[in-house]
Amino acid sequence: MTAANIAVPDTTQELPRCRELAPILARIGDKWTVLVVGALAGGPLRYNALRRTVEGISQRMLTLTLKGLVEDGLVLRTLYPTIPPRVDYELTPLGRTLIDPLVALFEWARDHRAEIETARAAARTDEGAAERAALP
Amino acid sequence: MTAANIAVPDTTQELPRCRELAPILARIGDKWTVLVVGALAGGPLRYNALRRTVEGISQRMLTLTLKGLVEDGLVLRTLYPTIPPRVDYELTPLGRTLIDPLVALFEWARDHRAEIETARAAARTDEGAAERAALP
DNA sequence: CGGCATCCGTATAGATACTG
DNA sequence: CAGTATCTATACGGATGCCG
Repeated sequence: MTAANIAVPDTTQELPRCRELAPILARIGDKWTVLVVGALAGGPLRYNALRRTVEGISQRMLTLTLKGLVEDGLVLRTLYPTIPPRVDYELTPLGRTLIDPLVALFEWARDHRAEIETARAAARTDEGAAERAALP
Repeated sequence: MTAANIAVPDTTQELPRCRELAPILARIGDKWTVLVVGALAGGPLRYNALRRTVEGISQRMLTLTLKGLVEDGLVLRTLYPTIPPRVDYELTPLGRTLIDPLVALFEWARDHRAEIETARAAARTDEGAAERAALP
């Protein structure tokens, strides 16, 4: 319990300040953004290649997600005016800096997925699984 | 440029696989969850203390966010049946493991906020800021 | 091939009022 | 103090169809 206080030094004061960071966290925390950036982590991909890689994303969401990422300077869009047209998407240097934190988050999710799903299931069957009543 | 490819080893194959992790990422990527976990990183807080710390969150969203976190075993809810009632929220050991990745993401957002906002502004004034047309 | 536009159902989020 | 309940507005997200 005390360890928690020690383990988090000035984070306590910094994390709550991230209200101004909320828009940015909202984007990268977006359901699809993570997957798209992950797909692009390996290198440039074309539009339909992305659709196949992310698999499950609708055309609309892929387009919107990419547009947002391009606007934010995280993804570079390259148009080859050939016939048929070809569009490559790749991470910009800025976009690549996002890979590491994202991987950390990804690994966290992977490492603790079982625990979370166990807790989630327990919460549904037994009301008050992660709750506690302090008796006087 | 080549360094980027080297820096991302098998991530290329793992990140796209996180479709099954999407629900978990969706929770922690949630607009309020990050802020609530951040607020709790410093130690236990009561309901209204959380409301003040997160500031901007509605009562409804705080309640829903906390309920979700409790269900997922990331937050422990302790009820003191006093009058007036008192409820403490604190991170569980599992919840505390989330702090580090979250801080990494927070620091990324903080370090690159300016670049993103610059790119975002540039994209609005100049159409095609982060785009490129490959001429044949 | 790589989109954008449209429609439409649903999920989400805020404000408000009320309760134990 | 710590919620719950209800209503409403809007944003999100999918399916479809058309265009360069």
